Amino acid sequence: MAQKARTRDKRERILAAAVKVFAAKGFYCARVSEVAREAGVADGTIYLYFSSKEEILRGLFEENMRRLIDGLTSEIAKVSSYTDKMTRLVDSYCEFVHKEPQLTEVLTVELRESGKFMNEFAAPLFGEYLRVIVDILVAGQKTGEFGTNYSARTVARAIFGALDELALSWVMSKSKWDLRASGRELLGVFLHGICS
Amino acid sequence: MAQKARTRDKRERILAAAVKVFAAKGFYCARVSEVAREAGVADGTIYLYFSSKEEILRGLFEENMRRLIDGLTSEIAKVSSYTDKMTRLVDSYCEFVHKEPQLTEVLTVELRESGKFMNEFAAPLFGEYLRVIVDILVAGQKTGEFGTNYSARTVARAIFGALDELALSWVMSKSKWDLRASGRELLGVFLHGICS
Amino acid sequence: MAQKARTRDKRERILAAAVKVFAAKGFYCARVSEVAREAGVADGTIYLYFSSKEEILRGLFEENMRRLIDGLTSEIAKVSSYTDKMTRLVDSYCEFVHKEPQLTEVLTVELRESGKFMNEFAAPLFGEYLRVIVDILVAGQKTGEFGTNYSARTVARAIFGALDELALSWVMSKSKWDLRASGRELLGVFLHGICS
Amino acid sequence: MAQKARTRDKRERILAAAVKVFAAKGFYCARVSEVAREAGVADGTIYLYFSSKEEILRGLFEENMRRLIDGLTSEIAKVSSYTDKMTRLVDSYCEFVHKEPQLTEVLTVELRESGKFMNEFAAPLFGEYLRVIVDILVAGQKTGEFGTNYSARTVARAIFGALDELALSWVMSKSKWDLRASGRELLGVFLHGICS
DNA sequence: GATGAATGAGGGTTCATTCAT
DNA sequence: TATGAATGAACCCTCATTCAT
Repeated sequence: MAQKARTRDKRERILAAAVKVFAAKGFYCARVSEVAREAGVADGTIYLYFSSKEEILRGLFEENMRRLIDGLTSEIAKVSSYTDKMTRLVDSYCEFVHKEPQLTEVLTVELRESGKFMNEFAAPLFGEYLRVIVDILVAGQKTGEFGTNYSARTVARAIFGALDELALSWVMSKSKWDLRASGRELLGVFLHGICS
Repeated sequence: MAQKARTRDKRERILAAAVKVFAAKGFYCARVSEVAREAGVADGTIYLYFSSKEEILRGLFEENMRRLIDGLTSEIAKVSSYTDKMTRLVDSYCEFVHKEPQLTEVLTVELRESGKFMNEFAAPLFGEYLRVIVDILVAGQKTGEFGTNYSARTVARAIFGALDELALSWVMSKSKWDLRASGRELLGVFLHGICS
Repeated sequence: MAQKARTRDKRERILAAAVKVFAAKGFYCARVSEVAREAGVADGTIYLYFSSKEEILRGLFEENMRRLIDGLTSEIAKVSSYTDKMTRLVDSYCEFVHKEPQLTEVLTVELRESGKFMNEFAAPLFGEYLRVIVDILVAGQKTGEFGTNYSARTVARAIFGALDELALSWVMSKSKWDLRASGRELLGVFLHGICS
Repeated sequence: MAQKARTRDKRERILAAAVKVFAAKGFYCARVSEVAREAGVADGTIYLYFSSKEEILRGLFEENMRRLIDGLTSEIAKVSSYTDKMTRLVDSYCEFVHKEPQLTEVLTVELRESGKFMNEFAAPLFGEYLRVIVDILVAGQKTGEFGTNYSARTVARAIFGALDELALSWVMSKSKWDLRASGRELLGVFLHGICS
């Protein structure tokens, strides 16, 4: 029991260290031994928990995307109007980004590069995330809350892209402006457009 | 003169080869010797035109972002209304993506990862690109064409992010749907919102 | 006593496991943890009985060469003519090989490679084995049973080499032919030559 | 042309270096960088000529076994009686061993261990070598020069084993006795037996 | 300028060995 | 005694870069 806790703990420590190091250097420039040092374990210990460097990234994606998606899902369940759901989604995401900027950096930056070697892995998780947005839009269209003169899928991608860019520019910039406010602003544009 | 043309030609061939190889494998997984083979030159020749592998990426960004920005700028100059300018921008960008999917893949994917080691370089170009959008928005706000209840900078980023994501999903997907139409749809949402 | 028996038992199990694993993979490609798994003990337990991987091989040689030499010695003691002694020697050896092909593989193959790092250890045992043959030859030469126009030492080595090769080719081949018969044939050649 | 000569030369230098290092340490304990240093090339250069460490051993076997077999074959062609052919074979082999003790050590020691990972490769060459002996014996049996009361294949293996052991003990021992004489003695035993 | 053989620093990974439990 | 998670030194191989031709 204590054993299992220790083991779990060490795996978590490695993942947390990987987030820091990958965020700082990028996956390819990060050294496994740096992750080990950051985690406070020996180089070899990494390989008791992950079969390769790539597998660390995979594990990191899997666990955190799951956490993110589950968080968003449970948040949007708390309200019933689809506009409110979208608001909750944006707010939650901004909060996530605000709380874990390094993780955000890894998820947004490496998810793209990863397309090269782990798309078949990342795709389902990304698809699940996207579906959360799509589902809100589709349901909102059905109730008449949202218009039907656009493809929910395309708009969901646009919203995802806009949020993604917003998040990335926030975590990369030194001066931390009000992310939540920008999220709300962004949402307002998507809901009502920019035309006066 | 012929000499210079030849030289210019070889540099272009290397850049074109780099686009293909970087798009296929990603910058880090791409081998310089693959780029050389694709360009039909010897490995060493690469270093007569670029001082390092990284420099190839830099050159690739520089020339193509310049081309893209100049293209967009001249396009939007052809119309006067800001809504029209936005339309031209989106159309032009979609056309660019459609014509050069591999280049798009490199520009969108590597631009992010590159933040780790060439941000100080990529930032100005990216800023310039963003400014094109910001300028339209700000000018549109001034003339009253667009509302003022949002930050032009934030929305510009949102539009960039949405377009970026749209482009990426298009170049990565096998089945090539109508990109121009999606761009127009996306623009419609930004202009008028999704609320019914 | 029961304690000692248990301890002895575990040591034996490790050695037996090592024979299987070393035979299958070779000493260098064999993993200590594989030996441990095969023996049904923990990795660390190995080191309660052997100070290193090399020491396992040493122990394996020592005990089994001793067993082999003692077996051969007691067999050849049962007859008095030196030709008979040679026959017994060959028969016994073939029987040993037949009964323990994996052990044979380890003894014949690794004994050579081992020359690199444990010759000073393996040499005495090998010398003792060789002496058994030499002694028969020398004694047979003294009684006139064997000719004296050759060096007993050289011939002993030749016989050893021939038997060794015979054994190795038998254990390595899939189809198991009649080893005993080949041994007898080999002996016949050594006794009477191949000239008609 | 000069290029090819240089290339060939470098490959040869690496193989020669490998012989020295493998002989001294054994294949598994030998370091690729030691081979490189001994050959006077950079570590990476090795991999321009061989795809892996194992491939060096393969190349080493292939070229030298070929040389050995061809040498033996041409030697035995010079005489017509089969007893003479056997004599030439033994003499030639002893000469080979005498001239290249380190190579002999590698060929005899590693050929065995190699059975673990490259038997399918080494087998044909070994088989060819064995066939040279078998062919002499069979032909000698047909002409009546040799008796027929034994299997040529078994005796060929015995002779190979005896020679192999003789060679190995000679190269491993510090005091270099008369190898040629021992070879002749060994041959005498095989031809006429040890019985008085 | 052009070549491509050569370089050698560097890193992901393995695995014999240890030691806290 | 026994365990097996943890260690970390060591090594094969890669590949961006150089330079003699």
